[in-house]
Amino acid sequence: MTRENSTSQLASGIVTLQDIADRCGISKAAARWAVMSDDDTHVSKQTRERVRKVAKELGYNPAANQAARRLAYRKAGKAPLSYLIGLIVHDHITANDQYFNPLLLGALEVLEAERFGGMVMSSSAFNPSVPDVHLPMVIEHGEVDGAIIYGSFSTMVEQLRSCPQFADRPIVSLISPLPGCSQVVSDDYSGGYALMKHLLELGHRKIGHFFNLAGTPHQLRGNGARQACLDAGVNPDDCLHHLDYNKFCKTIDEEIEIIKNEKKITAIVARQDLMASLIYQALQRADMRVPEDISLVGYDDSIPIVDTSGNNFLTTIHVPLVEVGRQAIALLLRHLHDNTLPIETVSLPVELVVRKSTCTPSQA
Amino acid sequence: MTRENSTSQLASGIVTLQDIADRCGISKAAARWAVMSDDDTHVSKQTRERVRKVAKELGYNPAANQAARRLAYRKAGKAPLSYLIGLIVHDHITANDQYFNPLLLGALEVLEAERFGGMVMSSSAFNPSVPDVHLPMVIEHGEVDGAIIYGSFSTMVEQLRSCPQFADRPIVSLISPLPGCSQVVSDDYSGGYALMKHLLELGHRKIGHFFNLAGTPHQLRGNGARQACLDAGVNPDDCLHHLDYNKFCKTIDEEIEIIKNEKKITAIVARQDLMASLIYQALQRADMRVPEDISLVGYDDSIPIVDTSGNNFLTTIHVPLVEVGRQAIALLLRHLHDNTLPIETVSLPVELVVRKSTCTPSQA
DNA sequence: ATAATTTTGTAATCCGGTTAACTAATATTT
DNA sequence: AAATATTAGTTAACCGGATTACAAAATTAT
Repeated sequence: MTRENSTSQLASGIVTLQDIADRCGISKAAARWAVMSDDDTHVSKQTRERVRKVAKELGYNPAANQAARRLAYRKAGKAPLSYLIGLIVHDHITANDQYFNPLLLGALEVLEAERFGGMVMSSSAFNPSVPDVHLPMVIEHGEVDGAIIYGSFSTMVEQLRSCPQFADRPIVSLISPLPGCSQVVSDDYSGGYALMKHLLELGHRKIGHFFNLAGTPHQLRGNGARQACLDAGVNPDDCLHHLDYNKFCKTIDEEIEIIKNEKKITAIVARQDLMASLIYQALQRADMRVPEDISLVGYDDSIPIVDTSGNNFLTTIHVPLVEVGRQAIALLLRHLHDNTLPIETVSLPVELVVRKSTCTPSQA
Repeated sequence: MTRENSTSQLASGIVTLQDIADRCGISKAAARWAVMSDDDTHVSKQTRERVRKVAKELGYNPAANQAARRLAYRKAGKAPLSYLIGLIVHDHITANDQYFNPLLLGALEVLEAERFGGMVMSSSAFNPSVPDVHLPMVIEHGEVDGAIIYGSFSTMVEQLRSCPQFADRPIVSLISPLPGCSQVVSDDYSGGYALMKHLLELGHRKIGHFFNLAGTPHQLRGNGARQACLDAGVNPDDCLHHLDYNKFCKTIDEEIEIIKNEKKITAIVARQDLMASLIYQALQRADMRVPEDISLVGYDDSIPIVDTSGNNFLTTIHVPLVEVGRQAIALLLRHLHDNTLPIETVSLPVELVVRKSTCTPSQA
């Protein structure tokens, strides 16, 4: 009942459609229809079931022969899913960034849940200063189904689009928006709003902040903060004091000294928790207690800052980074499953986490 | 002078050997010999050069057609390089680990320099608690040329070895050794030695440390430290005091209180800079000045700890993490270029970085 | 000058999956 | 009952590169 050439099993260790066909006494094409397609009219129900059973027994894995599959698809001008996703990250960011790991973690989690193959990170995108930035081969040759970009330049998008093999594949940018891409961001406006609302409700009216720095996220936060002032009937220009301390570890103590002497500012809003940590240390050095002498608010909830009792005590805005990573992959997969899906922005809600670094201002 | 079917150029956007052959008026096989092999006798010098010129003009990229290549190679039981490397990382570690990013950075740097395609990270290795740990498809199916493992279990190696398609590929483990793999580590013994030598030379004779924790690196550091004592004529058992504080943010202040009251220990050696940072904060809370009241030493030089003047002031052992990442890829590539290369351990030298957190003990 | 050998190249087949084209039944329609 | 449509398959021809077997031309040997 079987064909004559039943060899391949040992040759490469890979089970092929021909192996299945041989075992079932049918043709390769029939075997394929039975195993690979659900709604085709090319094979009977009994045969389908029989063949699938054999396929399972033999351990046939359709993805195992990507090579043959890709080659065959080429004729039709199509490309099968590779189950690989490109991950493009700027090296500045990888070097010392608290966001990267949680983002990665979330992304990998969903990738795993969806039984996707993996993520290709490449070094090639890591030197945007070099004029001849070459993309990783796998990406350039379209051997990834799409890409996630974190913290890279917009030129990277153009470059991706200029690869004939990749051009029309979906791209999702994380945290910072990129032109012409779907994106997953956190709701910075609401973050700024919530944070300021909290401080205003506590009674603070002179608040030092680091919002007005370059970059969209901070502008959004600033806008949110101003709106919170307006909604509370407070003039934002009177209330918000931009602290122009810019370079870490250089004049922060002087900045704090001024605040201490002027006795006007009763709360400080840091740009990130990491910055809050540095500010906290400077405040300690200046003998200013948090929150008794001054309130301190972070942003991102990325690192713990412990107080005397060993507890994480920083009031901050929690940015759901792991969730951003998750949603980014989810969004990319949605694009893969439906290539008519338009560019989309997913903005994830942030959460005010009130801990012990904020209280009502001491001087009335 | 050309053949009849010169179609493919537009069909897929990929330049094939046939395209080149057509343009040169020769056969596909001749084109391949001309372009792909150097020492073969199947083609004349003139033809070779002519064909290569055309290939370059047309932009033929032999790696572009991985699919066809892999498929063809299968007949010979061989596999061409995919120019992809698997990166297997344990999720515990990715979640909050200062080592991961620099390691990644170094690895990607060399990958880029060697014009390798990229690195496949996958989620699949991220749940070792799950009994049915499945490896990423790309790795399982041998579509990576080798793998780098960081912080994973030894069962992962067994699992990799049990994939017929991957079994004999090289694996390099980072930082922590793994059985049967080449590895790139930092010289923990020397690190422990150098650090202790420094403290002993300053005059410290009662030193609190966190060495005796589980795991080879710390044992090595402890051994180095003990040897430094012996070489200085000091009894290590008298000198080294194991601090059994174990859980962060719970009893660290108590531990410090004891040290403060007993007035015996004059220096503390932390397990990592991160821990040193927590200890430093606890010391500040306990009104103990560093280094006047007590010296503090970190390990790994991974995070800055700033003093009142804003400078990174922690004396520590610099672990060349970026270099570990670089060397790991370099070692893996060596294995790929020479598959007779035996398993190898590369131990990178560490460096004592003396900053301001150590000085001679105050009480004589 | 002829045979033997090397150089230079062609033709054909395979890798494994996909798919169009075709055949032989069986089922349905008129 | 005959014509038509559907079902259940089979064959064969790709995809592009690797490789072996073979052929023609050029070189060398005898």
